[in-house]
Amino acid sequence: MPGQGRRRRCEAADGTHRQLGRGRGALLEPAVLAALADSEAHGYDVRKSIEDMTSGLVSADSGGLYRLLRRLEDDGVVVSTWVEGGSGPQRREYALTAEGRELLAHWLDHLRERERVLSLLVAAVERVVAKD
Amino acid sequence: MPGQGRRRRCEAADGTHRQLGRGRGALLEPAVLAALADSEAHGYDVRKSIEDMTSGLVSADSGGLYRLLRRLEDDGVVVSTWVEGGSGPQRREYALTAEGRELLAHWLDHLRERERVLSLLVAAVERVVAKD
DNA sequence: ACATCTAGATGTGTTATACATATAGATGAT
DNA sequence: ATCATCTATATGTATAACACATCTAGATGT
Repeated sequence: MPGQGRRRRCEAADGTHRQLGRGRGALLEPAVLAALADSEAHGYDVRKSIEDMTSGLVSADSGGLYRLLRRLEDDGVVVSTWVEGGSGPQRREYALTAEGRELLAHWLDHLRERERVLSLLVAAVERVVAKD
Repeated sequence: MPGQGRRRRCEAADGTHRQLGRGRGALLEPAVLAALADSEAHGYDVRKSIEDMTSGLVSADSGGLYRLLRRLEDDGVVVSTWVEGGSGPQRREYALTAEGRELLAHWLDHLRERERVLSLLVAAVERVVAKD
């Protein structure tokens, strides 16, 4: 498991896929991993990729995005290097590690399950809302 | 808006449907509202309804469930009465108010949007995971 | 000169769970 | 009888994912 004794955010305390609450409702982490799996990028590009991949429905908060990138790096899930030269503010290039690709596969399982739950919930809500 | 100056959990600070993070990732509240829109029920039954409507994928934590029911009552979204007689521990019956039905309609909008986002995210993750 | 975008960053607050633990009334198994 | 399990409600505490605010600094466009 990436990082020191920390379980994946898509897992419960006992290491299983379980409830879909705190941490398990996360969107930002899988979105970041997906953006970087495509190609290495700097932070601001990751933010734009996320906007693209969700057709503009999600606009990641840069505060949280950079914090997450730092944490993922601490956990060995991504690596980064400062880019030399170039104009404008200094930029940092991020890339997934092998562990990061592995983690993304786990997220896929989790996201599919949440998709199912959400579908079931939407259908249930539609049923009772239509009754009025 | 139900309750004193508190926006709905499916809305951002500016009253719009916006990001899908904290509070906006909620599943328990719409599930509870859907369960009670069907018929009034006591707490433990609501918990079972939620398990049924998500085909066993979600098992609501009773600690959080009862806390949420209390908060929804404080906000005028549900009402409750203790049931007289009956065997076993004392039970409390919950029912939606008109405001609760209204809130549920709002949740439907929000859940549909999250469903779209999740579908897009799953598709994006599938695309990059398949590239390996 | 100012607004806006790019690029990265820290501080703080809120909320939805998760996890633990508790009391109490029943039923079922041994 | 005793214990496990279910029913029914509840409080305490911890964690994590954002939201929101604010900041520095280098560019571009008006």
